[in-house]
Amino acid sequence: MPRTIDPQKRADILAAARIIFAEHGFVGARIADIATGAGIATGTVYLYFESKEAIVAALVDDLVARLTFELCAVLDRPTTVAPVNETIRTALRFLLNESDLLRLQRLEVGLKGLAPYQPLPSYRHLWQELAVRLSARMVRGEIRRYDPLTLAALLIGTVEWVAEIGLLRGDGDVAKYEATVLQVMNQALLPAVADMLDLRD
Amino acid sequence: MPRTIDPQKRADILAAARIIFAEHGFVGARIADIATGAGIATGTVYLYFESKEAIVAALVDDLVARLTFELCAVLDRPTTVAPVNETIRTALRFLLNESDLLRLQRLEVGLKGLAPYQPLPSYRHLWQELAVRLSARMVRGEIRRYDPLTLAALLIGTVEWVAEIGLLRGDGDVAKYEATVLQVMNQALLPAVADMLDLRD
DNA sequence: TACAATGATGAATAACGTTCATTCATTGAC
DNA sequence: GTCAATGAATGAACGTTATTCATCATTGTA
Repeated sequence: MPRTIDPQKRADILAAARIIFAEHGFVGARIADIATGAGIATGTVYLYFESKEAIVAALVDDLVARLTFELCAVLDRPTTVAPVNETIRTALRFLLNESDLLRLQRLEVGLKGLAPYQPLPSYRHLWQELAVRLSARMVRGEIRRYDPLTLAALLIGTVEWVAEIGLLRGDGDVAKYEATVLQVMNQALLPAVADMLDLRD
Repeated sequence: MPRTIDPQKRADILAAARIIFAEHGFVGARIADIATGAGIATGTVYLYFESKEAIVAALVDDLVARLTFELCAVLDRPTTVAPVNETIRTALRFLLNESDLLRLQRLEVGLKGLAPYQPLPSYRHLWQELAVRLSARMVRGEIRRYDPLTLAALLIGTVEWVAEIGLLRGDGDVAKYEATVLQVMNQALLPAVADMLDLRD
């Protein structure tokens, strides 16, 4: 439980944890090493995070928060060119550069016991923020009208899908598929799945 | 390192582990409890599995092996109706019924440190087995000609994609999307992405 | 300077994954 | 039927590591 808020120190811990996790995996990563990496004592880690799992969660939350920020910025920027395309393009580039954290996101999904198919809160937030902005774009007549939540889910799902294919392939060179992914999204996928997902609560 | 091979006992351990993992998560699950659940002593677990992580890996391997078996059976069964459709349909139903293990698959991806985007060996095998059978179908002129590895990857990717959307949505009712998923695959996705993924080694 | 107040420390604790000396059941030779 | 021999099973002991907490250091205040 963080009694104190020193954003810099917190960030140091996360930065060190990211390296240690990538290097040794979740089980092999030692809190003591993370502390050393952050230049603090072992116990200090627990002033900022409740547990080892909480560090993973914070890294993932941070990843998704930054992704959310970037994608919202794209959708908020006034432009006449296809904003959905640009959003997907941005998301792909972003996750390609953070594949170690994408892996931690997979880890977190697995670490949580209980209820299968329960979305991570950070993802739900991303999903809703996108939907709001997509909706605004539709009102302004800049993109085709779909249910915004559906479109947001498709957008995230598509990025995840490409990431998954990347996993199968065994390399992370997703960039070269960008053009075709966008083509698929616009010309094929969106019209076909328009009423596939009824995501309204 | 398994010095002994008692398939029944091994299966008992896996069955117990599956329950304990689902109930308490990876960190919260205790080897002692898994042993108790399997009706054996703690140490005996280590005659069958090298570590806690190895149990997760075995559960995932088993999941993918059974999935591989079912999908190969579908593709081996001679039929005139669209075999790719039937394969996807089968995969969706299968994973819907094993969502706890799908979660463990995510966990395993995350547990492995190092190389991002390295595919799990079991997945690589599934992918290749599917490709072989899809190729045979093409030779017989029963499905359209694509690169078989590409088609196999798309097939797996699509199933994962739907699973991911399910995660976002927060429920596991993937079944009702089946029809549209198949429609997307056949009419839109495949033609558009035919040369999108060059999966040849 | 004395004194709170609070962040930081790292040795101590507790918990758990893993090991291994020992027990026990099975098998087969005579 | 007896008796070794084998090796699977046991669970107490071990070592490691996440987590805690009594203590120290630092900062701000009167």
